[in-house]
Amino acid sequence: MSETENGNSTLRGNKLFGALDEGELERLRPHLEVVALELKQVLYEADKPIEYVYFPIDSVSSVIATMEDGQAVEVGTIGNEGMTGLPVFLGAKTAPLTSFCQIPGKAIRMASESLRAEVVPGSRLHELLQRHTEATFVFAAQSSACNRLHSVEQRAARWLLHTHDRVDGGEFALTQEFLSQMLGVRRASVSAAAGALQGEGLIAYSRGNVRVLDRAGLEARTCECYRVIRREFDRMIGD
Amino acid sequence: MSETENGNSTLRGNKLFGALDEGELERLRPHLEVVALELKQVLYEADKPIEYVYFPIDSVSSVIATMEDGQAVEVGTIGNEGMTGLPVFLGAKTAPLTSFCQIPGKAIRMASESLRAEVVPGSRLHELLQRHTEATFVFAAQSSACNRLHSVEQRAARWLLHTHDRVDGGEFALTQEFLSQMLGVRRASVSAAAGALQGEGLIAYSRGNVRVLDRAGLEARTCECYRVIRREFDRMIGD
DNA sequence: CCCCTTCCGTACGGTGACGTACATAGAAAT
DNA sequence: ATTTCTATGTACGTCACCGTACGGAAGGGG
Repeated sequence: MSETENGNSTLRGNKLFGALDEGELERLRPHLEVVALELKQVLYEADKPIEYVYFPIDSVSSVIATMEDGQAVEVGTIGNEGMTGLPVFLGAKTAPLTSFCQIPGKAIRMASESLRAEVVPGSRLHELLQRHTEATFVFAAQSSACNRLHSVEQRAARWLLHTHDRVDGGEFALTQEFLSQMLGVRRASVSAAAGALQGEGLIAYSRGNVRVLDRAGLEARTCECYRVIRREFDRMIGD
Repeated sequence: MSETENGNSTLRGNKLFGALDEGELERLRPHLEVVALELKQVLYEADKPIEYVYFPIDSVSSVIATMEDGQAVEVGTIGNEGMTGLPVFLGAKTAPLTSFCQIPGKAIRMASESLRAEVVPGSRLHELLQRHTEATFVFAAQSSACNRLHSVEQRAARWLLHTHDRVDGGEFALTQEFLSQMLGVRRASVSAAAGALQGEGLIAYSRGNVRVLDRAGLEARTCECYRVIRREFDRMIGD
């Protein structure tokens, strides 16, 4: 990646860096590198060392819990509001769960040791990462309840909204097969849910591409869990 | 609570304090108070300030996500291996979720400001709480997947095992009604699941009291999620 | 151009859990 | 002892989602 892409305006594409003052950003800059993440690129595998943390710019990453029989369910997503590799921030050397890139794009990469050495208690980024840790926990907690109580269609709408919040243009690559794995349901169930949402003109999709047509309509169709999580993430940077 | 109950042997009943050296424990002691928590005593309410954090000794607390219609699902439990009020550790002043006491007993209480002032980066307790934060996240994440993929009976068995790990004597108060709320299912579903487990001689219960008769048998009946979570919590103190 | 792969629609029987409701039995209260 | 309350057993119809399977349609590569 060339040095020109390492400019402040690019770095500030991640909201955490966007909230830093010039001095702190300059201080960290030597430790940062903008990289491109490819679809389904694995960032961490369970129980393996975490070499880098990533601050997404226009990419989105997923954290998934994998069962012994291979079944997997998404338990968290990280976009330009956060950082992947939170366990490093919490002092761990290995990842507890698997992570991979869900929407390809750019991200800011930082070595785990640099994060530990440079992002010291008292710094603004340290404080932001603490808030981000809490927001990520709330995401997992609310999703847990949501998985228990709400329908496939509501959860699918929620997933689409979370992703829509993090990409430009309101359109992104997504197959029903992929979404079914994220939600932990059959593809056929996603087909039914997506068909219903499309039938109401809320989304349009074809051959692995989705476009959100009516955000407000989608929000009306999903459960309150979207609002709860969204509010928590907004609060993270806001105050 | 009398001063005699504030002795080191009592304090070390919480594993976090049990892992501290004498010096650090002495330093913190003036800020600690042993209190009794009653069944269903509310510790935190969503969006309200957190005044104290609690380090359970022989009590167990639950964190629950509550929906607008009043439905609630447990998203985390904390026993003598941890601390309630993690958001304080992460810099928040208000609780994102509701917490209450699930198994009555003793806990060490500490004012939120004391935690912030005394548990400084670099201290042993600070490091332990970082690990605990990660373990709590893994708990929520694995539960999320578990809620999606596993049966009521498996989840009920997991809940019983988690609680059994944290109480003395292998017996504790628990009604089917209460467990059904924790799991987010009908009481009738719990009745069926519990009846099956009792029929196989794994547990015995009667009028709000449960006794675990066959731990190994229960572990064989639950899903892998129990082992994953248990391992994460063991690792927290171990290394 | 045709093949082949990917992606999506749909169907069918099966089932676990749902909402609801009622009955019983032990414990507590009077 | 009788009543009252709480905890548990159980039943019935309903439904969302499951596992599986097959066919069609859209694109990509040869």
